[in-house]
Amino acid sequence: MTESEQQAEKSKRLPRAVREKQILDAAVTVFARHGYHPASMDEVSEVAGVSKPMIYSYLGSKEDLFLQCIRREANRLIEAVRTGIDVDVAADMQLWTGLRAFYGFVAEHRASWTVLHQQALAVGEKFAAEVTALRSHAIEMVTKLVVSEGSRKGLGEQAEFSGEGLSAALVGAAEALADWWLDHPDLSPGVLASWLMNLTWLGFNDLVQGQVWRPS
Amino acid sequence: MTESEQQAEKSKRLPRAVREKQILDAAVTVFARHGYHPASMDEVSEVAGVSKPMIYSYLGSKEDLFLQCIRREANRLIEAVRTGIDVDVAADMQLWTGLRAFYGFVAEHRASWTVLHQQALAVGEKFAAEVTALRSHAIEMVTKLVVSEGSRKGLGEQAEFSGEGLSAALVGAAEALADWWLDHPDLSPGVLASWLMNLTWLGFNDLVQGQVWRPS
Amino acid sequence: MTESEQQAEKSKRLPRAVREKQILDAAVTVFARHGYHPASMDEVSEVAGVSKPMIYSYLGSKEDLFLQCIRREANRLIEAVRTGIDVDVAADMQLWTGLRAFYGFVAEHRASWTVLHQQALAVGEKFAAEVTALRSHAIEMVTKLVVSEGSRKGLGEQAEFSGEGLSAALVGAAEALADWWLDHPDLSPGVLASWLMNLTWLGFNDLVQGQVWRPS
Amino acid sequence: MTESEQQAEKSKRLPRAVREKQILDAAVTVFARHGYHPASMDEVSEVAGVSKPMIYSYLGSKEDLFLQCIRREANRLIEAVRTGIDVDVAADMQLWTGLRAFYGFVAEHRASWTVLHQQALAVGEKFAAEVTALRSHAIEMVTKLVVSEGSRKGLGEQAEFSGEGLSAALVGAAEALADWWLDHPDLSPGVLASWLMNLTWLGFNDLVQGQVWRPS
DNA sequence: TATGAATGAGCTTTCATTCAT
DNA sequence: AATGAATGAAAGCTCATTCAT
Repeated sequence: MTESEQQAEKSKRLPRAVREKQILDAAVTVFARHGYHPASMDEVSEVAGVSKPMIYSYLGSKEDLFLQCIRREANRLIEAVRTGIDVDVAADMQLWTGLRAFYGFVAEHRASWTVLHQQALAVGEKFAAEVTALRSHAIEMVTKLVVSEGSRKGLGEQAEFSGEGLSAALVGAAEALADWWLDHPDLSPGVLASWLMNLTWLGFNDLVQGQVWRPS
Repeated sequence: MTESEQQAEKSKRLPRAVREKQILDAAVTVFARHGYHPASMDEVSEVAGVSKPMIYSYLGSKEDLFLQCIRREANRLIEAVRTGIDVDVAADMQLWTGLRAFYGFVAEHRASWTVLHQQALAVGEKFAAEVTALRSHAIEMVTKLVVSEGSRKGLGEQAEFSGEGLSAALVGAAEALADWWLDHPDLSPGVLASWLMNLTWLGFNDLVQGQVWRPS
Repeated sequence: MTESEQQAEKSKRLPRAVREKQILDAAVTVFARHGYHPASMDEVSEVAGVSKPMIYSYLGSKEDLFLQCIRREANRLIEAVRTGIDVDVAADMQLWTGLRAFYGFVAEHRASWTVLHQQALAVGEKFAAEVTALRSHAIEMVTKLVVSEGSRKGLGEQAEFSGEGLSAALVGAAEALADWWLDHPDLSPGVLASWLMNLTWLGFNDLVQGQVWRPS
Repeated sequence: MTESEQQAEKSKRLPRAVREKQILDAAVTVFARHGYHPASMDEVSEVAGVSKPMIYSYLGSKEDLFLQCIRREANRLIEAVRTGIDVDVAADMQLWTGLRAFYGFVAEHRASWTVLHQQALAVGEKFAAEVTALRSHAIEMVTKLVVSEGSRKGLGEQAEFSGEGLSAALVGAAEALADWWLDHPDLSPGVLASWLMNLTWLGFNDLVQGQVWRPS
């Protein structure tokens, strides 16, 4: 939704739930545009088409507002990825579809991703904790996939590797690639997901030997 | 260097270069502690043991100051990594030693890394550009390694993969793991580097088949 | 009446007079609790169990509301004191019973007294005038007593003393003692009245000579 | 000092102590004029001829500022009364000279008295405590006088009277008379002190019998 | 060189008050 | 009759920045 459309929606005497959505939408837009600190409540109120006292009345302080932005967007992201995963297919396919869904979300919700990834971490521990929880959630999901795949192949977990550490690196790589993508558009979510699969599932070594991973 | 040591250094009539170093050290400390916007020039001047007019006289505005922090720390990081790499060994070993040097730097310069990675990206395009340049530098180095390894094995670059994209993902994974590390200390730089090597050089697939990469 | 009882009374479609009483009761409570300026109309409406527009519709602005609080409580106080005085007894007994009635009112209506004495004077001339009128009323009553006692003893008013001035001091002493009482409970209205009688009717000089005034 | 004189003093680059005095003077003026809550820091800064950041830098928050006003004026009042008392004369004369000094102070520092007596009590417990301490100080002084006079006449303290209670009433009467005076000028401090002496030292009873207390 | 003194500008937040239903 | 929704206006406070010494 563009900002002008958001403003076009403004009218008078709307029910509280609608106003809250307007305000959160505007807040995500503005926080993504300037970052938390430089963003002014004035701009949020302007973009939302709502006076400042309404914001404070409905959503609370600037911190409260930011926190609720983060939580809403985090839940949306989780939902998008979960919906994108087919739990009945092989581990690598689950990873691939999950990644594709992730990049699909980022593509459609640039502002959400910016707020979640770039801003929330920089503002303070209180907010970073929310994002850290989100990330932990993702890491956990990936860890399960890897471990289950290992078990299927008859291998116990190798003590010298932390499944969690490897998963953290994978998730981090996925996030970093999402950021990189913001500066290099014109690639589809599927392509990005593919790269990550080849890098992490096969590894450089296999790649240079001519092997390629492809969604089956 | 601790903050008290920094303050202990304050005295009068010092040469300009010394003052500038004091100020930049203090600024990095303060920017890492609070982030760019909440950091106040008052606190910088206090930590540096230098009056505010001196800061403005020597290093310019708050933005200028931050920019110079970023640049100095970026150069230090580059230097540390370059020094850590032995260009005469195999590609995988170069990657490994480079990563180890990177994590070594992060371990020793927490504040520098925080400013570079968490703050600079969130403040504005002007600063993000500096970090992006730094990252591009890293990506370029990795790309060379991968491509040369591929050539050595007689393979041309495969069209469907962007060596740059893969490298971006690897670099991103390395950065993400550095962040993750901040919350999970008690691991040596070598261990982290090892994880990344196994994840990206071998890939999950090899790992679950029992293969392990080890520095030769 | 406790606050919860006040709220329990809230319901719909009550006659105007009842609503106005609810509102004034709540207002006195809230103004006594926080003082005029920090008190918010929101809190008044909440305590009264009545929406803000009703308050404005029935009793006007915040100033109007406060004014009506003051007037109602002032009239209550006057009524309580007048009822407590037996006009057929001697002057000193009238004074004593009047004082006792005054302290009885203060004991039972803490909030009223706080609003009348501490808040109304501090807010502005418009409100102070109401309290000043109340006080003048009291001074006048006391003056009559003193003058009539003087006449009974065959003495004209002595030019060098203003009966009004002396009465003002007595009334002031009575008020001050009421305030002091708020911080030193556990004394009965009769005891306080007794002190004042001994101080002002007899005077320190008589007291130190062993004389004591007692209600006859 | 008039407000215009205060402003006339404004100039640039003054030492901190001078600025602090300017600001406190202005604050007392403004707090007396409007009361604590309606008084704005903008007006204080305007009257002081100093920008708001200086006020916050030197004196702290609005509450801090108010507190320091109260404390400064309380100390001034105490000093004025102490200086006015000759401790080598009889008890009644000490009381009289003390009262005269008190009214002299009030006459010369109207704003100080208004802030101390009308505003500080109404704003909140934190401030009222300061004034209560001041009043306790006065009560204590009076109590000593009365008790010493009783001892001199060979009488022990009478159990049924609290010397403190009587003194509180006297002090309250003195304060009340000061307030009353603000609305009835054209009387000298000596006259007011005289009234109080006759009321409390002799008492109504003696007065109506034709006795009069006069400074010896 | 070095700094205490000083401020313009802007931010978050709150409140008395009213409209539209 | 009664109220949830809405806001203009203003207050307290802070900060990057500079001047005068």
